[in-house]
Amino acid sequence: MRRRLLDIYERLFAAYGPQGWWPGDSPFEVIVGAILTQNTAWTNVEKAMANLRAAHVLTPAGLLELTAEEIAPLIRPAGYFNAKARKLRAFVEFLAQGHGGDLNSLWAMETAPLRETLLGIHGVGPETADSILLYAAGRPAFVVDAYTRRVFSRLGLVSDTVGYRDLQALFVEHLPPDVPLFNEYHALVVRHGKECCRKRQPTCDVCPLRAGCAYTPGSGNA
DNA sequence: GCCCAGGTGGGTA
DNA sequence: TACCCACATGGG
Repeated sequence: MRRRLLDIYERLFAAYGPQGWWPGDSPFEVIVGAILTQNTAWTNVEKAMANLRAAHVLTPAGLLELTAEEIAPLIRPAGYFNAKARKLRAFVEFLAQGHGGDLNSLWAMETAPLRETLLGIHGVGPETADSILLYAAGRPAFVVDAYTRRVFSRLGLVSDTVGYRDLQALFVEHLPPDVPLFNEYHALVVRHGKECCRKRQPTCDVCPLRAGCAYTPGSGNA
């Protein structure tokens, strides 16, 4: 399985090249982006991030000065703006109260308890927590998402109803805990999901994974 | 007009 | 525990 997963990685890298994730200028911006991109296209997130930056509140202290009601209109383009405004507030409140508003204090934690701590924050679920661990904290946490589930279920490696932890285990149990590898692998899977392995992809003819992809249109294995 | 997008939390059986 | 649903804008 290790060889299979690395082969898939190599094919995706050959097809798409390095993806340069995460698109964020600082660890805090990565965290904000991770919350704003929940079930949302990244292009919409960029607009919301630009609004926060223009308002000079794309910092822990900056967001802490605003109420959720004040944050909401700034992040409107990202969708679910009322819910996400509360999530951003929850994160900066947690950071202020538990870590003096300093991410470096948070990063002092070991990875496992850090993940549990992140999961305890309103609005941070498993994917967001792992995205923060990998792309903001530089920990070897493998991030899986809807694209990962679709791509790897079509390859026949997991069920299309596989849960987060079981899907993540496929990678964690067979790959070395290598941060640059985990970073690029997840980014490439997302890129592949957008380019080729879409929900209603009519054929897999141009798929760089086609030799190992069991997907056929209408077969119910989407 | 319809489908989709780098999920999560809360309510109900 | 396991579903089901609300949350919402913008691009193809």
